[in-house]
Amino acid sequence: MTTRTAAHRRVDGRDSYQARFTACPVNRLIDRIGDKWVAVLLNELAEGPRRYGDLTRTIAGASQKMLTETLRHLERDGLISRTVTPAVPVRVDYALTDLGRSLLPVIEVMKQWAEENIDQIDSAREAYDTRDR
Amino acid sequence: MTTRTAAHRRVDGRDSYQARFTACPVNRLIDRIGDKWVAVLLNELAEGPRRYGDLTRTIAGASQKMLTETLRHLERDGLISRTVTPAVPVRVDYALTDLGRSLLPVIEVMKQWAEENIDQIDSAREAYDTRDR
DNA sequence: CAGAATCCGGAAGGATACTG
DNA sequence: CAGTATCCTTCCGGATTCTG
Repeated sequence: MTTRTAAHRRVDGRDSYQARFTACPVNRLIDRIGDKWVAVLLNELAEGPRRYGDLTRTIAGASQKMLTETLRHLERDGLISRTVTPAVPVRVDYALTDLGRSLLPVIEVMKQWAEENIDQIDSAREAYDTRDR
Repeated sequence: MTTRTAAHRRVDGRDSYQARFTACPVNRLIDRIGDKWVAVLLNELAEGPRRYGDLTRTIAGASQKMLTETLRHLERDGLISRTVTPAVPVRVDYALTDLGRSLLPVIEVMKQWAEENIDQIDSAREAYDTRDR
């Protein structure tokens, strides 16, 4: 059987597509900063270094697990640093690295666009939801 | 019992936090473009209008469901337009709206940063994964 | 204090078949 | 051609408990 349906082509294309997808820098960046708590976290650390406890209080909406997980991911990617000060009790500080700081202007651009256009999105959304069906 | 543990405070803070979170334009933007296939889709439509069938072939990695879903979301937010040409068979074209086009430069900035810094992220990640434990 | 480990429900994402 | 509709699986995020 040499018949190739659309489904077949899709399956065949998936692997190579996945490769291209994850290789694409933009997608990788979005994968990273798309995590739910990354934006808030970076925003908070932009103000200066923070201790773990500070973050759990400031970002009260996130569970401990999510916070720790997000911090680990960002640390792994070199966007933030984690400094342990041996003492009793232990003290851990998180701060933006140079790489992390270089990302802030990018976020600022996103913020600009978002603030300027949020109204249009809202009204588009409302129009879509209330249109005749 | 008036004792307030950290967990209590977290729970209390969650609602108001959620409100602030979803009200923040940046988070809303990220919510939107963070969807797995949005970037590829916008990238494809940046080249010009495309028919539904074209997209299923070009973006072979996405399931039909995900493609349709993503298109609906973007249409709802007014970032793309959907034009039905009644004929036999039916013809449907998708294209960027002005709003959608205005988002391209923002993505371009993200792309720039991503391409410039992807190596640093990769090496940071490798260092993190291979460090002594 | 700063987390690690575990369990769990629900949503996200995908495969497949059917329709105007 | 351009989608729905349906079913199924994975995995994200949260609650809770334990540890150095």
